[in-house]
Amino acid sequence: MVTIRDVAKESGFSSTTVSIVLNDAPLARYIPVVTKKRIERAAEKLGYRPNQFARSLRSKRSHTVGVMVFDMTDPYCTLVLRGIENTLYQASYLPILTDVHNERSRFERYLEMLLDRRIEGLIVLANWLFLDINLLADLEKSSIPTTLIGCELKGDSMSSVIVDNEVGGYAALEHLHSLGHRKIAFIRGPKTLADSSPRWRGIRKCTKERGLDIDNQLVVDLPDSRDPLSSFEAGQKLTEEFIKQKREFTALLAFDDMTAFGAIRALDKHGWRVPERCSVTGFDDVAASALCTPPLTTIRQPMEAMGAGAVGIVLEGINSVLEKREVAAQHRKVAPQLVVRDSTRKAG
Amino acid sequence: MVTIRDVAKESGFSSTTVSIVLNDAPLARYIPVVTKKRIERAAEKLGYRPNQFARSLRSKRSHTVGVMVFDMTDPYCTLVLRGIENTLYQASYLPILTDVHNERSRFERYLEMLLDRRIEGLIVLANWLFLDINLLADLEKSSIPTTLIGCELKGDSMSSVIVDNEVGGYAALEHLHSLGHRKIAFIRGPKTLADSSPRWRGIRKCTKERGLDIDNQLVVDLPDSRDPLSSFEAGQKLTEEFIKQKREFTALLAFDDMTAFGAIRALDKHGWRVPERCSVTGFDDVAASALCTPPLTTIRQPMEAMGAGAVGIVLEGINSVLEKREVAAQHRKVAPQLVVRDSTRKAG
DNA sequence: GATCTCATGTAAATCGTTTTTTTAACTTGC
DNA sequence: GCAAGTTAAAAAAACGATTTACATGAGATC
Repeated sequence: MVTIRDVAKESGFSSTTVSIVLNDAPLARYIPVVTKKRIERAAEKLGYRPNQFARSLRSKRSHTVGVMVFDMTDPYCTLVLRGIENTLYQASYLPILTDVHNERSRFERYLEMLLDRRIEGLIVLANWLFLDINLLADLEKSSIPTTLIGCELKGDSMSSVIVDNEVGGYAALEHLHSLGHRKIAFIRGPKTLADSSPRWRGIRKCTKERGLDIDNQLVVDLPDSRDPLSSFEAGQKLTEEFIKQKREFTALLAFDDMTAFGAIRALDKHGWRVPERCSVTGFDDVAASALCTPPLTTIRQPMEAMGAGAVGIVLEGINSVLEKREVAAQHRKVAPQLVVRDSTRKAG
Repeated sequence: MVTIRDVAKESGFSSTTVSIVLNDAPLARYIPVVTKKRIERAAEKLGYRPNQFARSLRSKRSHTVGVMVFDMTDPYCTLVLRGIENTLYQASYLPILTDVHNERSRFERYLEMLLDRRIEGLIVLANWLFLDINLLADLEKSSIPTTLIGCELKGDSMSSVIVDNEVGGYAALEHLHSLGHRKIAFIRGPKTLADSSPRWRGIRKCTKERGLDIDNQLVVDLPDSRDPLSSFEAGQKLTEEFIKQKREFTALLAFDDMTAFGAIRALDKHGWRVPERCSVTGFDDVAASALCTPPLTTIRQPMEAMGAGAVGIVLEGINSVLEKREVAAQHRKVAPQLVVRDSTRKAG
């Protein structure tokens, strides 16, 4: 390995000067161009690459941010991660990826490992979160800029980026209603999931505004489960029960895309064609939604933008810390978007 | 931050002794238990955490491996990443995740960044690879243990883990044939993709063994494209052309699941019910395959195991390097598995 | 002519570990 | 009584950068 001293020797200057030139430090303005050129040429010639450990040890910077996902296999993650990666790349930061598997012990272990690596910022992707929220509160102590995606923790130290669930729930029902559907089945989210209640609130808002009645017999909740795949199975089972109980409905509003996929499976099994006999809507717009047949009408979360936004907040935070400014937590709520595909159509 | 010197002061011993005790270094065997206890208690009390930069600088180890993905949005990645993460976790390594977006410049930049971080190993997920293979050959120089997933580079320095495409292609066709299908349409992979030709070879092997005729009019290739989503669109378009040309077939063997989804969309659009009128098979078993309706019969790549296997090889390599043993590249070819779901059924 | 500022550079301290080398006392075995 | 280990601990030398403080001469200012 070639060190800064090798470059110093090769160029004929001291390692101090080499460091100053190569980093374009403030003092570099006193250094004549010819000197700079000579040093740069020497570094080039030797293929010098600064040792990041030494650099970090001295400067206390790692140029690294931690990314903590609660369940990588949730298809929701993919695009968010892409957004995170892309924005970090442009800022020359690298992400350390950890997957908590929704387990407390893993969360704690990974958090320690990340702090040991002196990550400068942290992004937590907590969309499908079934852990004690206190776990996250612990993060507040760490004093490194942190942004939560998909779950909000009111408070002054941790930022968050979430989708406007209420607007999304409203839009989903509005879509079905304006297609003429009046008998609608609902599969709500698990009670302990933060997204569930605002989505339902949006739905209720829409029923009130439009004077739509909801049949309580047509409303069920997904069970609590750490496994995001469970919402597929539960969606299927719950829909099947609706059918077996001979409930009448022309549309089904599912908590998320996974649930919708499960519902469609159940409907198909019992000969209810989608969308002819029953329209179905989802929420999220995961990759599969555009791929399956019929493609799913759903409420899209702007996942890539959310990832990018989270990184933006964290980078701002890092800069604030560097310049010893105060950092105030930001709470962004981004608008979802109705994506009309073929799983919904006019009633009747 | 509390340093080793603080622990030394607190415990009343020198920092040398503290280091030896806390790392359980060879010399620790000369240190009496009471001393150890006292030092450990002091460390505990102060909440001492060694500075990883200093440690790495001295020991030249980073406990980090690089993960380079060619396109994160390819749903193929998810489970492989899970396998990688999980295995690294058990070995107390952390992954730095990079996404090359199938772009040469990004590849080069990221590679430099990773080498600067002194990653101890590298895993390249190159399943959908449209870059000059020479790019990968450059890696050989870096002398850090590297494993390719999804693409093989014969040679002595880089390991690989790939699926046995030939066996997979064979199994897919064998399945359709044994269901009685004789008129089968084929959508092959892009010519420049490494997987394409062995899969086709497996198919040809099966036709020969079973005396099945292939109608060349029913064989088409996916176009070259960097975007994995393109195989959905191409699958749709090519299938539509088959139909418009009034070709007769009772089954369609698609290059991968994405292609199969596209094909199903086209078939559905023209009123060909799957599987009643036409059976369809895919390859990979991405998450969506089990979720869509009808669920897709496909050839599963054991993605999680492949990720785990790649990490295993890399860790072996790291240990070999540490002990100055010679490292020989390993080339593992893992068996795929036929997963029968509802997109295929008996002909006729 | 004394004092300042600027321009150009270097020596030395520092970051927080790990590792090698020393020191020194205490056992053995002969 | 002494060479050869063993036990216990510390001093000092890395690791490879960055940064602070200092040195020197030249020109400007008062």
